[in-house]
Amino acid sequence: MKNNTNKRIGIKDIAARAGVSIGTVDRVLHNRGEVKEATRNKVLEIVQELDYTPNIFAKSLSSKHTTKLAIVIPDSSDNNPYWEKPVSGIKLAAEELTHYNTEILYEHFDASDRNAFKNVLHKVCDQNPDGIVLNPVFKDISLEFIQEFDKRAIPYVFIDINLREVNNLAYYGQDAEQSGWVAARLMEASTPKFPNLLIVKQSKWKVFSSHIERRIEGFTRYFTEQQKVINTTTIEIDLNASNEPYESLNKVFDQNISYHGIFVPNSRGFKLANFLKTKGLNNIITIGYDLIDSNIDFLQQGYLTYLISQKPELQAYKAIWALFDHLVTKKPIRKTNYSAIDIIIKENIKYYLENK
Amino acid sequence: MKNNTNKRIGIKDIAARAGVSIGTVDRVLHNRGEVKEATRNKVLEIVQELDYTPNIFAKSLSSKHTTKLAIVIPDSSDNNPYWEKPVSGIKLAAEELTHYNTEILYEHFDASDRNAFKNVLHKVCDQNPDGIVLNPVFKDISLEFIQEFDKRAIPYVFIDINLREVNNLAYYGQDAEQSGWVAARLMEASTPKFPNLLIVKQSKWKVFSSHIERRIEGFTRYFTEQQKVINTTTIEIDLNASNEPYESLNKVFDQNISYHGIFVPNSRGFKLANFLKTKGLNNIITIGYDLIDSNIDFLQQGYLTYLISQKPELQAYKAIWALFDHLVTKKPIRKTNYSAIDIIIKENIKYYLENK
DNA sequence: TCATTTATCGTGTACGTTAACGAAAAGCAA
DNA sequence: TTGCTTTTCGTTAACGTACACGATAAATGA
Repeated sequence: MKNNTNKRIGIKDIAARAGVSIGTVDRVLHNRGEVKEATRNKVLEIVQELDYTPNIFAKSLSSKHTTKLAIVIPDSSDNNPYWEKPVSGIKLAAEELTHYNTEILYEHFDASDRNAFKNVLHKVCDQNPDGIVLNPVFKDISLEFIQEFDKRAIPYVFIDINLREVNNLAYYGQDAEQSGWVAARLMEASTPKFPNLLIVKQSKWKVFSSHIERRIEGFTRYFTEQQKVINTTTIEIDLNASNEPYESLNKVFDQNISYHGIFVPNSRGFKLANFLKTKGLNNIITIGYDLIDSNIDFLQQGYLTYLISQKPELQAYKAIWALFDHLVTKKPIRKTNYSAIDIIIKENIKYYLENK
Repeated sequence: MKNNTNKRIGIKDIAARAGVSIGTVDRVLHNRGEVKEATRNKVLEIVQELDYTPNIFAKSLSSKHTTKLAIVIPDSSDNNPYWEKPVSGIKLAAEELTHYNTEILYEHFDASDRNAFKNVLHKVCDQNPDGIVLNPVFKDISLEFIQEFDKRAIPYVFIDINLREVNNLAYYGQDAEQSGWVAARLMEASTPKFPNLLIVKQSKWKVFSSHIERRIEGFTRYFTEQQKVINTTTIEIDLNASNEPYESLNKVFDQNISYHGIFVPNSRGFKLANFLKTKGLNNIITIGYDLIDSNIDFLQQGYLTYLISQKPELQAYKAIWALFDHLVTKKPIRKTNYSAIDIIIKENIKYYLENK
């Protein structure tokens, strides 16, 4: 933004316009008090009017304060490698931000362990960061700490899971229901009329799988709203167990129903695909989630037909930058940020991998 | 880079160590001459030893040199509004970069006029920019000017069209052939076996439509490589004419062939969709390119089934930042940057529009 | 009333770099 | 030697912001 002339405006322009010194403008901009309400308002008015944005080069040069941003997300495992992705986004952001006196504290925890989550949050609190990126898997514990964040006025950004009715700076993640809807749309286009469909759910993963339930809701809602008749079977399998879920799947496939399509509303589609491969079933339309390595592998082999991706590395990356923009450059941040629902097939996956 | 202590070293540290003033160090670092050979060597030696890297904040703050970046792309028209998109990316980048002494010269030309292209490039040369973003529609003319750029050591970045075997800093754009391949893949999934397919080409647009030809190549290559039998008709229509291409299309549709799918390998899918709408044909799978407003409109109405997008606003945005990073912050730049091939349907378009 | 506190504001220096300006040193001719 | 030019170098004022410090004015207390 420029004003009428071609010169960028700085605090000294504001000072001149407001008839005060740059010291006063600085106090107003940083809420450091010691300014009369009237002058404060006048300065703020002119800041608005001239659409002032600070020069972060000068700021970074001058300031000796390094802003600390904390990231709290689950660690990745062989059974759920999803969280590897955000880490690469974090690394990229961290690299870009070292220039700007910003330090990133990356903390992770076992996603099935409530205590681990609590401990990590305690640790983060002790480090007193300037901002927090959080994947709030356990709602009750999260809310507890959020109270503390609010008290200390530490901004926090959610990724992947959104909590309503709290004062988070932003949310970066998917619109779960709509992504299920998209999956159904693709399923319909690739299967015959009156198809037999199978939905493979994860059992024992109840606490934080609300967004997975919503994917399934979106999936089934599509067919009912479009008044398309389908035959759906839903099975629950412990996909996080380290042994392969062959027995459970065998039971389903032994019942002499030939499925036209299978929907796996979580990132463990590769487990199903592996089963299909051993069975030699490569003519079933399968839809899974997330570009993790094993999924990509089976997509390229043809045992997964579609993957729906939400660019998790971008989510973490954007979340960090949101905090930075809020804290340093004072840019306004949009609260709800749904990621694009990417449709990945064998033919376009290459480009998604290349764009980091 | 830090030295053994924890403090960043600057030119004043070098000056102290070399027993000279910072002015001298500066002259050495910038090859501004007026320094005795002996002292020059001593300074360079210490620069090496202390592993000095300049503070780009201070540099940018202090320097009164504004880097000029030129953008040369076709102008958009009602018949080809594609190039509106990059402009919004340019505007965003321009806004973000005004902070950093960077000025953006936006030059556009009539994409059907060789002379216009030449004139614009001449103009750009005269302005002697520090970097150039170019859509090299006319290969021969482009190569001519590229020689000049190379001679002047001006870095240039291509968008949307890539030229091989030249020394460009980077390329941001699609892999045209692969995007046609993706289109074919979608077409196959949504149409019956042995489908009747129609390809709607743009006539009289030959010189710079190599990437459109490559889309078609990719499209047809898919079916041959998969050994799928299709029946393809290709028609050429002047989609850039301001009158609607009804006559030509009528001729094709009067021949009593019922088409299952139509592929429009350019951004003018909306013209076809409009025809289908007046004819009341909404059961044909249609695949077009680019998220321009009229295409979005017909996608939502159901007369376009799939759109393939390449996020052109991101291309221009990234191209500009590549130049900035190269020139100012000295970051290494990756040369070839294919954009993701986005598959857009009615159900997920919302999220693409929201992400700028 | 005057002294003292308190609220409010301006000044000055620093951050690391650029570049103009002028000073000192060296070279050169007489 | 003197006077002059040329080479070589140091000093200093910016760039836009942060923040300590000191200054001023207003409010309070006696």
